[in-house]
Amino acid sequence: MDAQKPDDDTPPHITSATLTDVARAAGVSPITVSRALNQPQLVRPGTLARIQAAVRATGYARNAAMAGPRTAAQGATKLVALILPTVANPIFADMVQAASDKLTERGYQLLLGLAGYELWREEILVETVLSRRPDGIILTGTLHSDNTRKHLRDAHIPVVETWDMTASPIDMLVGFSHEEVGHTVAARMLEKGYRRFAILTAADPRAARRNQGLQAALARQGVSVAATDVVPVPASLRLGREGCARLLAAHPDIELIVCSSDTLAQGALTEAASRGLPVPGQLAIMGFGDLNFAAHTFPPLSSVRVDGNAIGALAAQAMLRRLLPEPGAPAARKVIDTGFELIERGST
Amino acid sequence: MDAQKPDDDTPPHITSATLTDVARAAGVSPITVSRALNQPQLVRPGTLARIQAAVRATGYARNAAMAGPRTAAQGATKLVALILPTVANPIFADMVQAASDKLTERGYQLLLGLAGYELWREEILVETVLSRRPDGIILTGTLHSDNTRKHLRDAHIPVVETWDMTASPIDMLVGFSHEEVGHTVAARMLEKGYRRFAILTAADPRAARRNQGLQAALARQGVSVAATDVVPVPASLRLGREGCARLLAAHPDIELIVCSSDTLAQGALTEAASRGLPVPGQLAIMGFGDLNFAAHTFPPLSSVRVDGNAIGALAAQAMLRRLLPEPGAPAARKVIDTGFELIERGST
DNA sequence: CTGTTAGCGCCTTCAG
DNA sequence: CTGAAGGCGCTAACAG
Repeated sequence: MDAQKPDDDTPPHITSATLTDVARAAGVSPITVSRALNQPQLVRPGTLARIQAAVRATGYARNAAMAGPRTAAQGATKLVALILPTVANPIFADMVQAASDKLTERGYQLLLGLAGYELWREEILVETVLSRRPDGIILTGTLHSDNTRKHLRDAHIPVVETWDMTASPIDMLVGFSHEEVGHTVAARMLEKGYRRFAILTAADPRAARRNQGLQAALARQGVSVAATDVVPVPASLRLGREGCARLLAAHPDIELIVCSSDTLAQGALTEAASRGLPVPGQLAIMGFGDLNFAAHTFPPLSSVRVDGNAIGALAAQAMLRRLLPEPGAPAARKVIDTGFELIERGST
Repeated sequence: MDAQKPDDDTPPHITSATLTDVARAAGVSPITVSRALNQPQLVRPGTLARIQAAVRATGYARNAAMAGPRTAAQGATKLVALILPTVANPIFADMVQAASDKLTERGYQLLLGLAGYELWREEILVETVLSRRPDGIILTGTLHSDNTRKHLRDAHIPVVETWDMTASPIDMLVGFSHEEVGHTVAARMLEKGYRRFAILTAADPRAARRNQGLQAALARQGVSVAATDVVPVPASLRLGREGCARLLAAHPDIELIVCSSDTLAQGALTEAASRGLPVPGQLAIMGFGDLNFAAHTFPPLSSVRVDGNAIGALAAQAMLRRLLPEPGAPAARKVIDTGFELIERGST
């Protein structure tokens, strides 16, 4: 609508230059420019030079979207989508980092979708994301709406679910069993003599499954959880500290607080330290995640180690094995149980 | 390569269904399907229903890429690119989270590029990312290669640089001055009587600028930094702890360690605590970032507070003001200095 | 080596 | 309300 003052060299287009613009500027046909860009060895050096000059003069940038679906192998967009609840939790941030590194290395770009912890958000996110035709998609968890599952199946692309374990994955799966985490923690802590358990947890469905596992295993030994404090996502040190304070106020006799993340546990630890409560002597605290974190707090924190980096890397690798199948290499495994590890530090 | 057992309803295509496939299935022309999807009110309910059935039967999913450049307003891709060094640093993770929230809310999707701390990585990343024709791009820092700058200008899209301050931004800018952070820390710490300074820093160009600011301001008062320990990126609690140990070993008399991130500071704190060194009595430790972090460590950590969430949110808002200009609303500000705040806790 | 033709999937314009 | 043309930017296929 407004007047276009023509600059000297750069065209005043609001829209950026196209292949045809470059061709015109170089005095060749569009296809020649295309070749100069993609298969320079098929173009005479002289022409090539003129085209390269024209490219710079026009400020041309390739438009990957318009390359069409039949380009390269299988019309690849070189895009991989990664859907996860949040990136504020360092365990997920680690996963993004690892996945991004592996994928970028192979020329893929990352479409990131942060879905929060609500299913309907995931649903619309997956749908919009799929409309970009990513070559693959990595999801968090195994609980998806029916619509999401249908969209994923209809997309005919590799799907990797992560951070969980199920008997019926959509396609591939990289994760571990949260119930089992609960069982293991229960068994070990009972073995060490703890009886008065408290749970400090974020409102996260997978944390809930760990807590269920914990409570179920405890119940089998006739032990019940003395108190549970639920804090909203995203977890923070502040919430951990406050939650710990609440638990101690209501139940001064609890012996062990099982937290749904290291962030919460670290906050709880701070509260204990500020009260002069010996940890783990008087009050034991167990975290979850252990991003190289618990080993470097003081006093040391016990935790369930699960490696976000590893899950991200393995998920990306599984994806890449499908996307870029190498001749001799083995096919991608459908399911990888990354497991977890109980880390006990200090004398907890 | 393997045989395709034709299912009853879903076609065995490797490629997903197109508009034309749906049209065929519904017995209408492609354009009618297009309308049914985009302007349902222009299609008779009966036809609409048949088309919707066909959509589900064929498993059709919209292909946003092929919508062409002249669709919607200005051929928007509804994609915003976010380029940053890493997401392993929680300060950047916060930024991603905040930016993603704001952008998703307005129907934009996030193309994430993790460039590390090397310029050449940023350059190729920016170029590939621009080939997706994002509607806007958010960058970290103000130091870019000449090629990157040219590509950004040629893209004719809103650009927001973040996490830094300069007199000549490419377009918009949301950040603060790192030199000034150094000056402020120096001034305050001198004022409190500290003289034997040590620096524990990651190999990050912006941290380097803060350190230069610190050293310059100290030098003006005739004070020089006793020791500097540089650790590789990404920073970790472990590196912080080890760095602190090295500094103390080489210079037992240092009074204050200025760290380039809270992560390092927290690690240093752990080392001090494990040695029984009173903090800040015997050794003061200063962090950077303060993601609601320092307030909840024990002993409390002093830090320079810069809010990743705020920077992400403001950057996204600046972007959106350009992308979705509202009639009455004021235009996007070119430069936003988010500033920083010295947080002193305990008796540091 | 370079140009012509044709078509990707979708949508705009203009006719029915 | 529905359809037939035409074109977006790019690239395979075939000609020269």
